[in-house]
Amino acid sequence: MISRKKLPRPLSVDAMALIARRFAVLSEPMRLRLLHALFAGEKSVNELVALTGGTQTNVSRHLQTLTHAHMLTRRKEGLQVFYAISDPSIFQLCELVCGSLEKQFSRQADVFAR
Amino acid sequence: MISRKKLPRPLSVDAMALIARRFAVLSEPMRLRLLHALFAGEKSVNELVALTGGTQTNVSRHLQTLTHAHMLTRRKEGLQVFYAISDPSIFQLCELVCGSLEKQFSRQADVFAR
DNA sequence: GCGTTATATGCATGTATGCTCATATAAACA
DNA sequence: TGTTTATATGAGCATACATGCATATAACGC
Repeated sequence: MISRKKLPRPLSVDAMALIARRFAVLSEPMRLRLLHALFAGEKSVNELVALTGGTQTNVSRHLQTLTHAHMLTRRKEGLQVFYAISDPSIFQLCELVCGSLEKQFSRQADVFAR
Repeated sequence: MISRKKLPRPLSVDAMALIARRFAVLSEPMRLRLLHALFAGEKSVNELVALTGGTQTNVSRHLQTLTHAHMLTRRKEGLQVFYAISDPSIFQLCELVCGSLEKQFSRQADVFAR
């Protein structure tokens, strides 16, 4: 009797906890900066430290978090370790959020423009 | 092999902090349960309390968070307050994450199936 | 072996945030 | 007015987590 039109899928409480966990991984500015730096292709830890301005310790920790979440791949070559984006849906996620935020701000701008 | 439809936009550090903030709002299981309950249409706080099994205090707090993030609208009618999803991009966000998680799990299942 | 470089990690600390209890507000009604 | 119902909020507590320092590991050159 529940009438849903084009419904998303039925989601269990457990499934939603997993989804929440994935969003949490994306909810730290430094991790987003790292992903953004990796948009152009794989980079070593040192390169990422330079690009993001973070400390080596912190960058390394966040890279670990992203890798455990299966968003990055890790490739060791000599002394260096290269990370790359492994889940292309991340691009779409960020695009969606960016678009949504832009709409929100343009609406707010409209209010001021009246 | 790489099919990139669109280049990601250039993102400032500030913009990424905003995006991170939005992901953070979506990173709590109870908030996702509330959004999920609202997929079918607007509901009062009491209905949401019943549907999610949370306490009234907690549900109210999370509804406030979602509303401040411009994801929900709030409509007061008599004693009741009705909330509804105001940003349809939330559906797509959850679909994307679900799809990505499904892929990840099916890959892991393949490993066990060998 | 030794030293150097690149990356990872144990520990400590501060901060953010989710949760609950109790209470406050607000609207309807007698 | 006072009472009941629906929702919001202040205070306190607990936990999660981001960060930095120091140190550990690992691979390379000598």
